[in-house]
Amino acid sequence: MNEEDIAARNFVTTDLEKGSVSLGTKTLSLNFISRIKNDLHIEYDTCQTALREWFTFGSPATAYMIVLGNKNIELMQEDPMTNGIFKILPQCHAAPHYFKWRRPKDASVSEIRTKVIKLINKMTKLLMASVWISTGFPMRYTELSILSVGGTSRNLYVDSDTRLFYFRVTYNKNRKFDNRIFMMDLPVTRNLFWFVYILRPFEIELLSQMLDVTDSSMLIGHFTNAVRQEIEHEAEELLATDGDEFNEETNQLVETSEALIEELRTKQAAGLAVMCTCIFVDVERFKLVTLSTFNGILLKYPKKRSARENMKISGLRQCLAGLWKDIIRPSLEGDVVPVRTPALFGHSKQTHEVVYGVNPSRDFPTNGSFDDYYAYKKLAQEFQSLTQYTLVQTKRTFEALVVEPQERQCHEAEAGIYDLLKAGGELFENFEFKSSAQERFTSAVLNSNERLLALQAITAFGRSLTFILPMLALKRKQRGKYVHFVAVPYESLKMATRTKLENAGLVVGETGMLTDLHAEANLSGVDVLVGCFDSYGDAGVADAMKRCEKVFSTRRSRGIFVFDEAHVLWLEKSFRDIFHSVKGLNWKSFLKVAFVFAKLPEWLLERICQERRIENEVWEKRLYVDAVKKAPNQNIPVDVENVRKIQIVERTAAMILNYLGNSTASKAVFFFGAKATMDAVRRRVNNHEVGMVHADLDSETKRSIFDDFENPDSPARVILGTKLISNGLDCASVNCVCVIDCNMTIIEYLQMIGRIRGEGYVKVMVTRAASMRREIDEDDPLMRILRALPDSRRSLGPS
DNA sequence: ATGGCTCGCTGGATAGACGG
DNA sequence: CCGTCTATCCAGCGAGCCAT
Repeated sequence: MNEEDIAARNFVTTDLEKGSVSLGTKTLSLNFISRIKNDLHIEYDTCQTALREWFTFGSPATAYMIVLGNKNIELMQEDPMTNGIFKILPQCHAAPHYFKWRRPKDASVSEIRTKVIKLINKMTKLLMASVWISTGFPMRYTELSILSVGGTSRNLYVDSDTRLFYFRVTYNKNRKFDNRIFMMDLPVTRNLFWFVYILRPFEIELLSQMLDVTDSSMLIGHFTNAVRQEIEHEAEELLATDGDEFNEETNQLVETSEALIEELRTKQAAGLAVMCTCIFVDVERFKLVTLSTFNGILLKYPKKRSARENMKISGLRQCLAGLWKDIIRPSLEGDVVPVRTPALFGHSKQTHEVVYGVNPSRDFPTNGSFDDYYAYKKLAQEFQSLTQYTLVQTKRTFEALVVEPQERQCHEAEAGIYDLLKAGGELFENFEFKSSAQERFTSAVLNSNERLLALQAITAFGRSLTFILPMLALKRKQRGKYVHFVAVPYESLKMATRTKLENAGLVVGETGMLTDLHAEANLSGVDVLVGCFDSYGDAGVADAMKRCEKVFSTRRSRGIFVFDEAHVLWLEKSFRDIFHSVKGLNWKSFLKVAFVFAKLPEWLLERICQERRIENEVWEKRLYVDAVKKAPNQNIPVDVENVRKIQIVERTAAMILNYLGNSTASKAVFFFGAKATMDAVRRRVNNHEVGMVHADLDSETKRSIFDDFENPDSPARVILGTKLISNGLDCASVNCVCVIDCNMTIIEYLQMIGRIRGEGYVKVMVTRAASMRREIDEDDPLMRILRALPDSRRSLGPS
């Protein structure tokens, strides 16, 4: 290599201050890698969840926990002669988690099959990138693409200590450094495990027809290419030596290859063999995932466009070498690293010196003669701990990422995931978690080292299950040991929560019982106490809570304390001072303190915790899970109109008729501030397509009107009501909400427009200037939340 | 340091998806 | 329905890599 060549190369430069390395204009840091990892992980998770529309199956986390991560299942001895990962851990263990069609007839719908195959293909690529980047020592593309779980070249292994997957890569480009170890981290292992053990058998089943028929095409494709090169090579030689025309017809090689291809065509099992051998198969096109596809994925991460560095495989490899040299190695303890790190990249000494500016013996002095397995493992763990999956919280938006709970020392479990699933099974037939975020949070409530747990999630997420299941599981495992507490903001929610808990099979009491005369006797069988926030501030209750041990028998201890809809603690504090009294409890003594809410950034949560005097040591051991991938209803257009009072009835009636005339299947909700207006409108549009509820009706009649409206087949398409009906109405096809001259708080407004689940629009008609009570002043942090919403939402009400 | 051989990048072509 | 955008494929080449 001459001087000019060297000068022309892009060298990696290091910025120690920022902890990053640069290649030309592109910058790589550990934080950047962790963002990529995180985003890939979330995307995979999203796809996995999307599949649940058609299937039931065990999620990666559950399946891993119960099968591969379960140390009660012994791994078979590694035997160099037996190939196939399923010899080490038989596939049958995963069978209970296999895919099942929700509606078996879907299996024959080709649109659904196409969608599913696309999703699977996407996941294949995401997983590929995850695997590649998580090890810290990225493979060459060729090495990655041929990773396999079976056959003579199988290179997936399980570390029996950590129960994590790793790859041993021998690649003939560089025989000198064979058997490099690539250790996956936990999230990647989970996903890969699920992919190989649960998704793959399903893929094979889904594609069985194609595997039977067009079966060997992917092998043939590969083979043909390889052979064609040989042929061309030979043809050239022939031409060079004696000038004969190269005749494909009579050529020996062509003959052999065609015979082989023919053989593959007839051999039905070839496609199956590939599916059982290779991991990264493009099931849409029946071939291995190509390099450009893979680079395409790398270029799309992190998700956030402005944060991308547009690095491809080679740039990343180069930068990673720089990171190891200047950032990671110095952070390792001692002066030596256990292995010659550059070896992990599969390069020679010389290449590093020249191209990467790394001198292995100078920059990575080793302490051992040979690179050994444990050393590789240690380095991979070091890298992974430096690029953890972390919460990336942007200041102004709710754009959110799921926190991957870090691995911690296990403490003794009161109950485990089995118990959660069992509890779920008692409540619902074929119970399974709706999302992995739900599953993760729920198991954290039951069993993790965190003391304070916070969950931000939308209404349909299944938030209440995240604490009901752990309560149930604890009740089964430790009967009578724990008393749990649930605090909710409103009286109506209290009743609803009571019902939910009772239906789940828990014995429920109210906080008021704590101050009863015969509290001790009454409370003996109670599992959980429900009360409004302010009831915990009541002097008598607060006192009783403080001497819990006296009120309850000494055998019982404090279980989970749940703040449901915790954002209200902040939103309403300015006008309900009594909330301030919910404090001064000995929070440390609870098994867990859990906050669940629709919207509450972590910094606000912190302030709430300070106000409730939640001890620092509890706060420090916290887990904040943000399952809101997108602020709900963010893109819904809002139209605010000032209308003269005298016109309002007529305008509203016209709007209803217009709506009924224009749309066919969707539904609309009209909220009225005054019952008189509603009645007047009702008189104008009194037909079977319009329903109406008001406070005078008894609850049964109300329910039946709701049910009628929620039923997609019924003619009822518009419902009129006061703002009270915003609780309890849940209909997926609502696409229009009209708010007619209502006095409302921001919370009520959000609740009303929350009726729209997907696309839709909001119309607000007002007659007075002060249509929204100004309970929240401009300096209130709530306004900062609202400012993150689109303008139309903020400028609600006349300015 | 040199030369040969691969790997991975490039950019145009094409098919397919998307959105108005 | 059509133009636009996006993903993928393909072929060719230059940089990267390795052996000597």
